[in-house]
Amino acid sequence: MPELPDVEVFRQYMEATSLHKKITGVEVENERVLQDITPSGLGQKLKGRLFERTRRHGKHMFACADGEFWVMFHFGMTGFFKYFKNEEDKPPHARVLFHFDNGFCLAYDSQRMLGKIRIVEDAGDFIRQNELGQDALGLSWDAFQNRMHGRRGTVKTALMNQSLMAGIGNIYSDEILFQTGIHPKTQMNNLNEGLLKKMHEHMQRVLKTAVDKKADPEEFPDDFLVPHRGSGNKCPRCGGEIKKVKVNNRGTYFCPQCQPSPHS
DNA sequence: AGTACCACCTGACGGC
DNA sequence: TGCCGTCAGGTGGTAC
Repeated sequence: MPELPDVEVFRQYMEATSLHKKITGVEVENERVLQDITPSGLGQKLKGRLFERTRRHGKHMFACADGEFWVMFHFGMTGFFKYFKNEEDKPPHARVLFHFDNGFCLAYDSQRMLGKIRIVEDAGDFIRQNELGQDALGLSWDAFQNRMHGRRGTVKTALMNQSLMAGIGNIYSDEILFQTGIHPKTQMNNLNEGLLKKMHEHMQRVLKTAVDKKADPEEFPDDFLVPHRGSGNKCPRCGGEIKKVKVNNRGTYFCPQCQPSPHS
């Protein structure tokens, strides 16, 4: 689930539920999701502290504990948060639980455990060390053009490259290409500046819309691909059939009529 | 600089 | 019913 819009919604959710409450303990149900820290180490670091603010960069989010250090959350393909009180509301694959003094608890759920939690001293250092590009949401045209210009390879690969800009994944790259009317296998060096500019505009609109709609596809505008993303489904623009191809080994959906092949 | 493929994991689904 | 391959919105490493 988690690309930039989803992670932004998780961040807002954590802000709304889990700030300024004393952490009474941390329960680790599977330490595979912890990076560079043990379950007891995480508990010792956080016990008695408060999460006081959050930030997000691309698909990563950070929660600051007492202004001292940050907890980094990455959600992999299946991660999310759930704030709850009663045991029956605990999500099915809760891996780490942050207990608060009001009796509530924030669960980090990760079915496939491809996500990670770690302690970092400084979020900015983490972003630099991991060579993440600027956040895609609100990225200026100049910065976008600067990073994309002169690339080879396919457009979709470039959009998903986290070192060029951070936050776009498999689903939203398909949406941006659909909105722009570009075939996902188009080579970067076949894009003129006008198309690149259009792609940037659609990217901003898609991301902003998705965040506004809480990343819920059911709330997306009628002409978005995401709710119709599946082979055999109908294109929301032309009614044609949505096709599936592989780009860099990732399932990629597009409309052959609205996104004509670069070779024809 | 790019791409292909594997690995890390669990679980849902369709075919036989 | 059970087994098996395939696929799923993540990233990282390696070989070409």
